[in-house]
Amino acid sequence: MALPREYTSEDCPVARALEIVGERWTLLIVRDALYGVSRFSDFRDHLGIPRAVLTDRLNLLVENGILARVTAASGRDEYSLTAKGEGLWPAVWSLITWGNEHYVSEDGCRPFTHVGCGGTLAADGRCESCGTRPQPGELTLHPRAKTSPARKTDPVSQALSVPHRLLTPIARTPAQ
Amino acid sequence: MALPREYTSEDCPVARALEIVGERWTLLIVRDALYGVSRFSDFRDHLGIPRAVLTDRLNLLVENGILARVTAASGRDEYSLTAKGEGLWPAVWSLITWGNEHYVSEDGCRPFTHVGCGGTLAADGRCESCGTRPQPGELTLHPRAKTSPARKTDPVSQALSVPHRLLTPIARTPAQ
DNA sequence: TCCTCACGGTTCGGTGAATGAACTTATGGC
DNA sequence: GCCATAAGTTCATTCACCGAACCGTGAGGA
Repeated sequence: MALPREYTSEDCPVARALEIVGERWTLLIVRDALYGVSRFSDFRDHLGIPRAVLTDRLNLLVENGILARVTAASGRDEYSLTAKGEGLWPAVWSLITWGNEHYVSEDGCRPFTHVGCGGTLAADGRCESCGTRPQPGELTLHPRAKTSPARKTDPVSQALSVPHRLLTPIARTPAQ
Repeated sequence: MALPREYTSEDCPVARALEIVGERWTLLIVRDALYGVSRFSDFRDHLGIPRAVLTDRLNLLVENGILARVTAASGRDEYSLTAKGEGLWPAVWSLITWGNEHYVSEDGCRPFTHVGCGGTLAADGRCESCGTRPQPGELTLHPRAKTSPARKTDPVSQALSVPHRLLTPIARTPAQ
């Protein structure tokens, strides 16, 4: 029962995309993968997703060519985005901008900057400084301006509390 | 039980957005609303969604200010996108381009053109001709180049089998 | 007036998925 | 060997989705 339920309008690209990425949790996993998360426990601790569901979703994403499963030197499996998976960045960015506009306060937004020139990423996905559309790997995610009171303590939240370049692995050193 | 289940990372704009549009069917309803669908039966016939689920999702979208429910002259309720709802167009467009790239054949793609100048909409959401980023209401959706064999017979599919400007109501004349 | 139909729901039983907790296996360090 | 961790798997409960049947209202026709 690996395949998710299908939408009937199979000729519509939105429906086709949502058959995979519309499943609960999958787009958040892709988002974390864009942030550089690659290990099972990091996805789990950061998202708070049940283990069985995470297993199912990772398999789904690997089967559909969005994530690639590779066995790291440590012997543990790691998951990284394929080119097809990185192609979801515009969709994720659209949701980031929409969510920021309607649900996040002004000083709660986390800016993205273009690694090449330092410009801020505008809502249309272009660098305000140089005008190009950076790939996700060319972007740095910054912490929000106002430090929020309650901080999560999982490794991913720790790694994202300082400027972090997308698609680069998060630090594996345990906190504290 | 109107509210959908919440994702834990409430400080993330993607998670906040997905709490609403990440629910099954909701983004397809928004897509249809962008196409100009406004009536319960049209959503139902075009999407093949169960009535109870459609009722639930329409209420959810109205409560969250994405759709507005208005009683038409006929006495029937109609649903139209708010400005906040139209703000989801970039996300829908991102999924259209991603879905087209990976799941739709070259001649199966339906082009969007800019009403003002007639230019085709590029993957980055800009008009290839004039370079602007048209709002959804300034776009026309065209049928695919190759006529597909099996056509659906519901009013929405009929209306979209010819060029149709987004956000304009679909024809209410019954087919046949 | 009565009948019928279409539309927009609501209700209900059956089914499958999500959830959290407990259990299993494999790996590495001491 | 012993312990800790990582990555699953299994399981009972809960919950959402599904399809079908059932309501309530308004329009149109005989």
